[in-house]
Amino acid sequence: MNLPMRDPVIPGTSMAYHPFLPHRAPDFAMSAVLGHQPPFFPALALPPNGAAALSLPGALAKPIMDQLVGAAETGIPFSSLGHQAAAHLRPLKTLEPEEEVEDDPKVHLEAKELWEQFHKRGTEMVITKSGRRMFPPFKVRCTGLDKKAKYILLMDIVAADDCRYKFHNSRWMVAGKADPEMPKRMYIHPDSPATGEQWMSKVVTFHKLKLTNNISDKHGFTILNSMHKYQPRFHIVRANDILKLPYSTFRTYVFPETEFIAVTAYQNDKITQLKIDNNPFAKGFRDTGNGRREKRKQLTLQSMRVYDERQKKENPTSDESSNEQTAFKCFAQSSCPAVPAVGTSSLKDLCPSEGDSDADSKEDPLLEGNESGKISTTTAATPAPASSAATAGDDPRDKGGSPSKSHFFPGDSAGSRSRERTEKAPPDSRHSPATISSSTRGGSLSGEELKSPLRDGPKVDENRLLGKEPFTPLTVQTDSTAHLSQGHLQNLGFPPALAGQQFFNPLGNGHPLLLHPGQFAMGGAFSGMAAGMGPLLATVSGASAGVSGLDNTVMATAAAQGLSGASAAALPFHLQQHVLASQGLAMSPFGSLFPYPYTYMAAAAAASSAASSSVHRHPFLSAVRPRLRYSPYPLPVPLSDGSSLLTTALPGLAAGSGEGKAGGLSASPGSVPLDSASDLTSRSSTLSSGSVSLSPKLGADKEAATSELQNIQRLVSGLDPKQDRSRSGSP
DNA sequence: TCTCACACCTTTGAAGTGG
DNA sequence: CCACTTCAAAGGTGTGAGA
Repeated sequence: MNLPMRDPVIPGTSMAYHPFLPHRAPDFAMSAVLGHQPPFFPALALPPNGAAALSLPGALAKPIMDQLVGAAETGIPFSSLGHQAAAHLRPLKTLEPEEEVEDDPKVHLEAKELWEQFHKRGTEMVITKSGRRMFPPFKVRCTGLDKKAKYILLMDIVAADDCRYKFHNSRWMVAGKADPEMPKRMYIHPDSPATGEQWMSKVVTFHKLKLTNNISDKHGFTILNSMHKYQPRFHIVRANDILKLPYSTFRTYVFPETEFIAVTAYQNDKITQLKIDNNPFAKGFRDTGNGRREKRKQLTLQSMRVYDERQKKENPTSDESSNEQTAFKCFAQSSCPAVPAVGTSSLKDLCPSEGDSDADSKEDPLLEGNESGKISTTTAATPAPASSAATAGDDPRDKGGSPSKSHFFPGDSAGSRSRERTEKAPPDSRHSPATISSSTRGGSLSGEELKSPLRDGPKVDENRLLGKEPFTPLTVQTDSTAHLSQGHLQNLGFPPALAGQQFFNPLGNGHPLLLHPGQFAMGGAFSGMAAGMGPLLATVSGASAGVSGLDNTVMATAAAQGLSGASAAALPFHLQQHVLASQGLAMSPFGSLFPYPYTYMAAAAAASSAASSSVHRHPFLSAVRPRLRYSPYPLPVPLSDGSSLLTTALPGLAAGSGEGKAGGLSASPGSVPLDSASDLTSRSSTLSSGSVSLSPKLGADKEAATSELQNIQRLVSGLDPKQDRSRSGSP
């Protein structure tokens, strides 16, 4: 019997999955069937305007539908919808993309160079119980957004495959099947919502996002499994209020080079070195510093002297220099087996550093062993450079060919870094524009690039930061363990009429959706209710003024409305999103299509002609059929940049999707051409967001829905520790 | 493989100082 | 009152010992 398999992330995909959509369909299918995994599935709901009907996993149908009735007057007797009925859901009316496709978001990964180096050396990302930031920090630059419209930017991290890894013989190797997946959490950028103009004016950084392996984490950190591979995803949602998040369109972007393996302790010295060299907080460990590293070196030198002396005794003829080299070589090889030893007396060479990265990467064991070689290939030829370069131009400090490292931490002493860079940086990376970010006042990561613009902006959303940066990021917890039934796959088709249909009712086994309270980032009495809305919002920054100050009454009401965790019902969650232009189509290892939502597949199929079908790194997939991939990087030609996958696939939507073209954003990185065909191939084709934006037309129904959402919002505020406490006392 | 205490570092903002 | 400097606290890092 086939075991549930994780849906691997589609490399080069700009929109692989809807964060709230099952992106591990097989898992759902199996778990649902076997019932061994609480089908924690993000709440779903019909858009208020009923623009598109969606199917829900059978398990969710009942509980969710009940909630939907009041939220969206779609006319569908949700309560009567069983899993089978859900399967019959159809778009209530023709999609009208032109109403919302006013933008054509393009996203470019910042600090791409560093990410690539990071990827070349391995893909380790440290996670700790108390939470650890991502390094390199996930930063992106957005273009093509509607300047006036407000957007919410989110990020989440999903399992990249279904394997557990181990670092053996200096390389990452599959060590078995993955452990049960951790509860998913969606990190909402603290500056959300903000206008497109604001987002585009700065680099959007997610450095506040923290990773942890603490499954019971209450801070809202992203929970990951150690020794498992993950893929960060970036989402753009056009919504002027977090409350509307559920009703909005999600555009998802995946950057292959950001894939990583979570570890509790560094395994690969190369990664350690890379981070030490680039992270200001680790400055104390740099070779040039006076920190432990220095001491360590001294110790090393001492030991080497001893070794040297021994050599002399054993080999009286050898001269000092040669001995020294020998000693170093030994050291290098022993400490960093994966790195070719360099016969130099420089201490720097004792440890692998960027200097040997190039040659290294080519035969980097890791790349061979981690099935991610595909990514490494993009290092020197990614399209990003150009865009990044443009980006870099924004920050004067980045000019002058300063090492990319400094891009990340402007505050860091450029001098030392520059020097290091000169010595270590690989040629191919030096010109890289990765000259990023650090557009803030001398500040580095914490600069929160987006902040200033927001503050200075006309009127920053009041719901957001109140002058101070939020402590705990707003997060939406989702879980994709529950998904579509494979059985339905056989029925999948791509009738244009269903273009807007996002979901299929999968399985419909009638089991209620179970939301594990522990999956929420809040505790106490709130947990129960949290269970109901967990998928929507797990935690909210205390600074998110808009959601603070809730009262228990409302919560109680909400609970009474069926949001209680007891019922394990998922909160209505509109997934009006659409054909994320880059939704990938994949073949399951079982020989059938991955049960992605229609549109996803349709989109993928549509794009197949334009997108190069590169072999997905996933062994199963690659073995079966090439997987379509869409990269955030725009396609050079044939395919109109603004054209959407859907357009191709769904003629009916073509008009609307095509217009979104990056409009006036001349400087838009989105226009950055791919560096090379090879890159194109490696990453698969690119298609920028061609998603059919179907923002909800919140009409009269809006109030009802909003009202409910406000309740949610209030619940959300309960994430604040203080409120948690107070709340725990209430019934 | 994980956890923890630790030293080292950056960042941040309050307090102090001088014009 | 403002601008600048100083200082301490908070927080981020990798290390290394121990479990």
